[in-house]
Amino acid sequence: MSREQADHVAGLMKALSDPVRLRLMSMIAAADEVCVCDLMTPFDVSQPTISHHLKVLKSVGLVDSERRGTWVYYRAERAALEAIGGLFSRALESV
Amino acid sequence: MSREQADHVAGLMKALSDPVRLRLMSMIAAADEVCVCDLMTPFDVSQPTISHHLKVLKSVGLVDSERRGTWVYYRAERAALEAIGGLFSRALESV
DNA sequence: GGACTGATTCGACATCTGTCAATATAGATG
DNA sequence: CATCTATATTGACAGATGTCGAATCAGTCC
Repeated sequence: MSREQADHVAGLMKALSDPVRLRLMSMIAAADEVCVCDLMTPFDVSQPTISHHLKVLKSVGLVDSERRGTWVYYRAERAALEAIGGLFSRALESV
Repeated sequence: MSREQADHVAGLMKALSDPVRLRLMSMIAAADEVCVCDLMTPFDVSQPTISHHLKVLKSVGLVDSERRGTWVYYRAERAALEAIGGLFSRALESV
């Protein structure tokens, strides 16, 4: 694994290294799309904190968002998730 | 994904969220076992730092170590790596 | 336009993290 | 036992991170 690739993958891992973000990612990946309003109730943290975590996930390309009227909907970037999966299925050996 | 599971998986992600640790993990996973002495040369960080990172990987069960004489050898815990791979191949949906 | 709701951004703060130099430990070898 | 090499531990410190309250932005509806 090259230095550059390590930097990139480590960034993805870091984005998923927080329990709240991991559960957010899980919830988003489990559905086609999720409204932010539905992502707040299951957590004990404030609404700005959720927003912050979503921004982190988006900044590394794990999710994307779209505003429709008053609400904002988040979708999972399947390709990114599957890329990670493939990496670990090959046990991090190659690439 | 349950709260407890999120905590556990997030711990694994955090262990892999540093570029140095990720490359260490990659090097260890690519071989049967690796001597610590061979894990230091490719990096620009000090020996105690490598030791620290190896300890982190070990603390979450991603690697195991064994001392033989003067040298210490690290091995990858394949099961842990494959568990992560499976998680992402299912796109974090279930479990 | 004004009020209201949903979501993001800002500023601050306590905690965590990666790093190093210095020190300590484990084993081998003279 | 003294010394040397290979790892690990300790202590310290700058920088990053998660969190919140307050303020701000975006849209809707009257």
